[in-house]
Amino acid sequence: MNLFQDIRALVIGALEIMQADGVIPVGLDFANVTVEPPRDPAHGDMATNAAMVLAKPAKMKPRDIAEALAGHLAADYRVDTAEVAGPGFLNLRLSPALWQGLVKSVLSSGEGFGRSTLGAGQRVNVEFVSANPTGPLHVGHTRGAVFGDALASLLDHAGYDVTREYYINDGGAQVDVLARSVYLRYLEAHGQEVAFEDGTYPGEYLIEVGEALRRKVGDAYVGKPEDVWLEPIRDFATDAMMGLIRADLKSLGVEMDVFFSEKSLYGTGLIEQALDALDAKGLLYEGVLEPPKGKMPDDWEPREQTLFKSTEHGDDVDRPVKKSDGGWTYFAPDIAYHYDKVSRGFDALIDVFGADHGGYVKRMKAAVSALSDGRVPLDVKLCQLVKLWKNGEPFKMSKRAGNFVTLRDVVELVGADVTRFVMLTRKNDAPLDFDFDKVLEQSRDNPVFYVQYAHARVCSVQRKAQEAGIVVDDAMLAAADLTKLDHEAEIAVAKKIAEWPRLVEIAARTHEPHRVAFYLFELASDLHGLWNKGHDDPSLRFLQEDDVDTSQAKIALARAVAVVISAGLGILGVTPADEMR
RNA sequence: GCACCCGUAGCUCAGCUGGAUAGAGCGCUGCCCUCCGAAGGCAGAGGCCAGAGGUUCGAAUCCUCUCGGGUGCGCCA
Repeated sequence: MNLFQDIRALVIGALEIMQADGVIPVGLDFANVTVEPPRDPAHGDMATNAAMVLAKPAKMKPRDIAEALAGHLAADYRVDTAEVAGPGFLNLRLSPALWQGLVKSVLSSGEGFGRSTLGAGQRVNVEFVSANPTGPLHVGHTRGAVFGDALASLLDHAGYDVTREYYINDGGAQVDVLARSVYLRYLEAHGQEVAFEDGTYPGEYLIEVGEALRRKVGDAYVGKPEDVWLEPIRDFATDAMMGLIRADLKSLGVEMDVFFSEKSLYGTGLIEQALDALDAKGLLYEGVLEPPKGKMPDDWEPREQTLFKSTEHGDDVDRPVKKSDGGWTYFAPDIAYHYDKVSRGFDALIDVFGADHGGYVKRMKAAVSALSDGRVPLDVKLCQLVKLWKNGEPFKMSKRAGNFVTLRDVVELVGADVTRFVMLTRKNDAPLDFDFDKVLEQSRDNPVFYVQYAHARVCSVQRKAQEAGIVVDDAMLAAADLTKLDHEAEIAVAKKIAEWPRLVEIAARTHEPHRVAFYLFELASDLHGLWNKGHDDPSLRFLQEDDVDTSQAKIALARAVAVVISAGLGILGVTPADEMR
């Protein structure tokens, strides 16, 4: 149920009648006709731009169209008044019964209210985190994890068939470094003194991996050359790191559907297949790249390489897929991986990267465009840095990993719910300040608390109502006499609730889950506002003594707010609180 | 040098496929509350939406250029 869609359908229907009657010409395109909430509530409940959009193609004055349209709309039972305003807006005031009915429908459909069929079951792959399997997840990954997971839930809510996916970079040189680092810890576990030189990972999290390896293989690798142990230790260490990462994700409540291994692309012909596909389109050639302008690398020399003609798909320069020694560049398996995703039949792909990977966006889009013949869109969402603060100063140290703050550190300090919500209080492409003190503060300044508190307040009202012997289950509330919800302040809250389905669609279309967090804050604000009005005007309190019917109607409204908050928090992956303690 | 992201109130940030007089929180000013409907409430001041052009009935939003900040730029993933 989306009231804005309903009313838009009403507007389009009226326009069609006007065409049939010869009031406006036939053949007009109604695609740009919108029905949206006006910025200023004084303008009514909904406004349509129909007259302005159609004036030019219809060769008519906006006001003439608007007035004719107003006549049709005002005749509908849902519309109280339709007024022409400004340059040709048509402002609609809707009947209280409509808003009251909305509350009822929220209570009958529960958290299904706001679900959308926008996605029409299209299959979307959301790839996120995809951290190298060389250590625990850090704060930067945390933001990507929360963002990707919330985006996935949001798309699911909007009617898409979503797959959450993690690409394990277990095929490159960095897992060799991991293996060497673990080997050092392994030697240490045998009592040897070791030195961690540049290019190895000194983090203490590898100590237990070294120990585990010793328990597994004893001294089999001690004093042996690298070609004996590199591969088995690499596998052992990668498994251990992925175990760590899975546990990190679990502590945040993130559950992947697919873990895709880069290594699985090697030696299976998959990379070759993907590149053959490009070759078949004439997009591969042997060539020499120009050196980058402005900043010349010290050791630059022209080399012939196999290049992907990504410029034909919007990139700035063509990109190498083979190194001068004949091996694949990192880009080649990435191409193969995305080719695999396309082959698996997804209708759309989303990659969530850190902002430092911004330079790879164009080439990845070019690859997907080329491999899918432009059929499958790839959207790349970049997550900006997170700055941590504690006691008024930057927070950098971690006892666990030494040089970076881990996901676990954050979750242990403030909890998964707070972590998730706060990570979504900023647009993904804006830097985020995460202040450990502020996010735990119980005040209006803290959106996490404020939204949770609104939900808890509703629960508290329900508890008090029950103590007073009033039945407050959703079925009873939906059947209550909602015409008693007639105060302007109450209707205003219902109107805010009505925006929820529309917001879900906008957020899903733009791939911006932060919009959900901001909406929830506004909705919570409205509920708190209504609550505060009850302070001065007892007739606005949710519990009306000795008046069960009115109490039920008012609690129905409160409960509808709680349902939407709960649904919204569900998308963000945050558990709603029943009480604040 | 090039590409991408960002520039909105003193501060931190929202702003819907382009819509009417650009919003919120903090801070500031004034009033109320301090009767457990607690973890405050109400009201007010505060803006050339970085700047200049362009498209449009209509631009913070789209296009071009300039300025300022961030990120990245063959054989590392």
